Amino acid sequence: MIQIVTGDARPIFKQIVDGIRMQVITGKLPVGSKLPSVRGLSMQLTVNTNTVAKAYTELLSHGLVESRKGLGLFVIKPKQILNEQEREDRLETAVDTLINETIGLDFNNDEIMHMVQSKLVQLYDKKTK
Amino acid sequence: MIQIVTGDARPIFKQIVDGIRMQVITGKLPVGSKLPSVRGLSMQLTVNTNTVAKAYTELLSHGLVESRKGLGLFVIKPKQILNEQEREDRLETAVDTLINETIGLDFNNDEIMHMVQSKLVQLYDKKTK
Amino acid sequence: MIQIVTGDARPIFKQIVDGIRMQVITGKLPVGSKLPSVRGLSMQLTVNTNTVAKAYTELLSHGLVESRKGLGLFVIKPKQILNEQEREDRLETAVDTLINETIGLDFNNDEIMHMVQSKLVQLYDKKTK
Amino acid sequence: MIQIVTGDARPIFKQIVDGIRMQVITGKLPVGSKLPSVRGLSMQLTVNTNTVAKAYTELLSHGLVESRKGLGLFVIKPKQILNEQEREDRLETAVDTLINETIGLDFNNDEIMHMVQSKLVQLYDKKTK
DNA sequence: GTGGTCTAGACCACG
DNA sequence: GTGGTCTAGACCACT
Repeated sequence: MIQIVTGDARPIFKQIVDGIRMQVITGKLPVGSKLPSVRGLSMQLTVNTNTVAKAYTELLSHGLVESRKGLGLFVIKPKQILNEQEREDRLETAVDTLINETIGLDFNNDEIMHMVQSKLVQLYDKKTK
Repeated sequence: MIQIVTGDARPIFKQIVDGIRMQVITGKLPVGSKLPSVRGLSMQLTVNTNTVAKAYTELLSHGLVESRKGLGLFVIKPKQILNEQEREDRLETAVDTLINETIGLDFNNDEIMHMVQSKLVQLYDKKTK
Repeated sequence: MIQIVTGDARPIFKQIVDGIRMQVITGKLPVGSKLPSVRGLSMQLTVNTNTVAKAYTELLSHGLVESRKGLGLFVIKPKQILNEQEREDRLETAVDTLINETIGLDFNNDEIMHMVQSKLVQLYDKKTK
Repeated sequence: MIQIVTGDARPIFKQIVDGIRMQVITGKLPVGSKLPSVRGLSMQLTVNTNTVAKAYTELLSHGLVESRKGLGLFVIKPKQILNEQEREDRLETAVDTLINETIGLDFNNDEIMHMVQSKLVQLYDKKTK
């Protein structure tokens, strides 16, 4: 179940993207499964259909799902589309963001490392369950 | 020296905020030191003065600097404003974001951990240099 | 100047994307130049601002332009983002489309090759002029 | 054998149309031969009968096949419907599309020419086999 | 003034 | 019923 938080820094469509991605990561939406329909999800979240459609467009362009005309969107096996340099850059940027967000909260390195480790393991557990 | 990146996802004022915070953390701007003037920094970075002013306003509201009338902005000893729960939540959210961003890039846990470790060490080095 | 054709098989936003791309290819929009504003272009083409915005979003995700907040969109030097396999696949798909479109028009191989060659040379000429 | 690709940009009915056209061009479906029945093909491809019916309607309107009542659809000798100008225009448009699609992929002219040549030769081989 | 987000509501192509 | 496109009009963040 995706939670839309109005006070969130992220726009609604991004929250939906992240929510779907998280469900894919945790295995709630396995490869081959169908995403909720645009209209269905928009009603459930009480947001406009265009907003959901925009989120879905982003998922499409990220290669996480594919569109089967008249049927809906389906989770696909992630293809490696980006080159090595680009992949590395994106990871680096994401880590920079993490550090920037946590810096000033006065965590030491071990605490941060521990949280990352713990989250990664949690995901792995959910996935293989 | 703060680097403004035009293609960055962050708005310019946020890049300035982050840049100043980083200089405080790494000790380049120790407690008690004076921030560059709004006009001076805006010329140096070739950005609008409003943009720098907005960044400084944010630093003030974050309690990282204080204004001494007629003199400028000065770095102050950070007070611990957030409670434990809030700190923990922010770290958790930041880590969730990291993991969400790296999904579909098909990195394994070790690669992510390694990048985080490496970035943290880099930061530590800068600080003690 | 971009031409919007209502009877075209392509949706309007795609015609805009193609039009901008063509202007980049032919050098009418060199690297570093600013795209027309969303509102300006939408008025000029008499289409909705959202339609232009959608086209611009696509150009952004294709890495052809970057957004400078509050200033507009600017053409950037194309980064090689895709891996070799993906690049090759896309070229192959594009050529398949060409052949599929021209087949049944009873052109022989030489005529097709000649048209491709001629178009490519034209572009090269415009670019270096 | 027609291949239906779920992730294809083309709708399924178009894939069927293209598939049939290709079989006619390569001689697998010579003039006078009978197309598979709507129901038979729909079962074979596991697609909706409406979808196959739509594809067949398109083939009829393109003048590639004719309907013999109670017997089915038969491949007929293609009449040249388009005039010279129209043919030339279509080829030109198709080539423009090819070039537009490959922009940003940073291929040089030779690479594009080579791919076109290679695809055309492949087709020729199939035809004469 | 610039792009980015969101809503409401309509229409179309596809299966 | 499914997604995809388009319009009209509003509001926000950034420079």
